[in-house]
Amino acid sequence: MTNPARVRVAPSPTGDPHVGTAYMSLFNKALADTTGGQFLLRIEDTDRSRYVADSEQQIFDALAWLDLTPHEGPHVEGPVGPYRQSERLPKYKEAAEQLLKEGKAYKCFCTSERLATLRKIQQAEKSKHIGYDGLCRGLSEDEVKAKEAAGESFVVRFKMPREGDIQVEDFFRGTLKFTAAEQQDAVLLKTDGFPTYHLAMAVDDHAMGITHVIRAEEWIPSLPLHFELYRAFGWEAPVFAHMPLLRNKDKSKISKRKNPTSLLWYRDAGFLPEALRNFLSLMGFSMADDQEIFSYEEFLKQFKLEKVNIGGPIFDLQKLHWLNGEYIRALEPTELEKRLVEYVKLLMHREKEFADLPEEELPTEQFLRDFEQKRRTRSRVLAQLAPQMMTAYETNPKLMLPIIPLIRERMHTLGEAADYLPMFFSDEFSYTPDDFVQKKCTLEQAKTALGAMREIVESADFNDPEAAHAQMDETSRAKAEELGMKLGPFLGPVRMAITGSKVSPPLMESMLVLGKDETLKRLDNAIAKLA
RNA sequence: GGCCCCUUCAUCUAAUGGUUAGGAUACGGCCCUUUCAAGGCCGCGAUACGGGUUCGAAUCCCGUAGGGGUCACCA
Repeated sequence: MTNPARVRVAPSPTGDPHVGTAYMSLFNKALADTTGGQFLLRIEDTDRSRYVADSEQQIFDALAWLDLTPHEGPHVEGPVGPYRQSERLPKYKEAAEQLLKEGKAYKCFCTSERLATLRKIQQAEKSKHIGYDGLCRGLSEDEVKAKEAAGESFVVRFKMPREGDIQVEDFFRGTLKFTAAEQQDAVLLKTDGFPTYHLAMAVDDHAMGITHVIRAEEWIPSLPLHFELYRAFGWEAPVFAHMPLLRNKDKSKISKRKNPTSLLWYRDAGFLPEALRNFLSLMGFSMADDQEIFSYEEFLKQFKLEKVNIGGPIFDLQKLHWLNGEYIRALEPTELEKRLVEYVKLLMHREKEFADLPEEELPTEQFLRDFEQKRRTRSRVLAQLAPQMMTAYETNPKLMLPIIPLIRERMHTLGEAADYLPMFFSDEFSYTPDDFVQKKCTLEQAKTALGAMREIVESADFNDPEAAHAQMDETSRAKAEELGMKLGPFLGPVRMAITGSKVSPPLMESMLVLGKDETLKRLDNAIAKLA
């Protein structure tokens, strides 16, 4: 049996909650949950210039939305807090002083101007080693004192070993070998007294009892630094497991311009959290029996860190789209009703956010481009419909449920409800007579069909929906045949009259949901329009 | 460019040295059908390349190529 793992995710509150944070959270939490350990959230807010005020709350909400709530964190009381680095400053200062005292770090008075110039020269010379040249590493005690006395500001840099190799184990890759001489003396403490990520991470992971650092591959280059930092403090290093990076379609690291990265985007587009979570677990992991749709609990039954596939997976929105549709269809109608109502409320009063994107800002990838355009239109439709829909729903709570079975197998995202929902709440259609002329249906035939359908509806008993459906279906077929038409073309104008569109949920069912009066009204409206 | 990582269908992936290289998405076709879907069936489609090791390699080793990450007082 494995020992309980204490793991963490450590995002910085610099913007929208990132899909990569969710991805890392999922695998970290899975390790904690399969070993009886804990998954912590630590906020890495040591960069004051990039700090975004409500970002932290967003991160927490997004994780909760995905049901990946941490066991400990700023919002969940835990034994090793605070879980916000800005509240742990003395610990970092103390750690830096310890290294300073032991001669494992040094004060560096180089200005950012000198550093910039240095970098420029190195680049111009095509120098192999680009980075800090270690100038202040050789400063004598007196020189340091003099500079301090003169009020020169300084950073604290770590003395990296300069000879030999630095070998570090990666859980997936085995031993990773780095040349010490190529490493640089990283900054541990900035001029403003805040630690850099490197120092804070080591201090906190140690203090918080972190056993496994499961993080993205992009951290591998700083692995030797982190390892040496642990060594300098005399602490046992955690297990490092570098997960692959989520990728854009062109295989580059997932980025805003090429792929939605904000978890808020997925929520706003109407993806279900459990579907997104499921999809994310498919990135680098697969179930033994080829199962692709599974709950978190099922995932845990098979989860093993060593089963993770390390090749960088491309985030395929199209597959998520399919998976989300599967989840929507698997929902109980009452549950889907609930989600839909919540979703519509979420969009309410937000029309302005969903204005069309100018051509040049649209993503270039075809599927995403189309989806994003439609998504904005749909969001606007629902946002506008929301007030009257909610009023109608609150007046008559039984309104929504019968609609669900008609629309759910046509949806892949909650947002796609916008394509089918409006007709149930409004009969103000913008059709023209031309819209009634369709394939294999002339204007005259359309008029006749509408009139015929009016009679059919009139004589149906809507109080017995099943019988009414059967009867309307039967008589429609008979009437169509009598008119020498196929059923499809015969129903075309009727569909336009009832739904205002050539594409809609099944007609008879829709009419039954609308009720006899409304159905007749709509038929009359259409007949009047064509007169 | 230096360093490091990665490499099975277009995409996500399976295959503990022996499989007709399997599944899913997407795509194409057929069926179902009241439009659109959903669903069912069928099809298309991969071990990057070159050397080894081995009776036998997608699998182990070496090289090449390609892709990616990273080179901040950001994380």
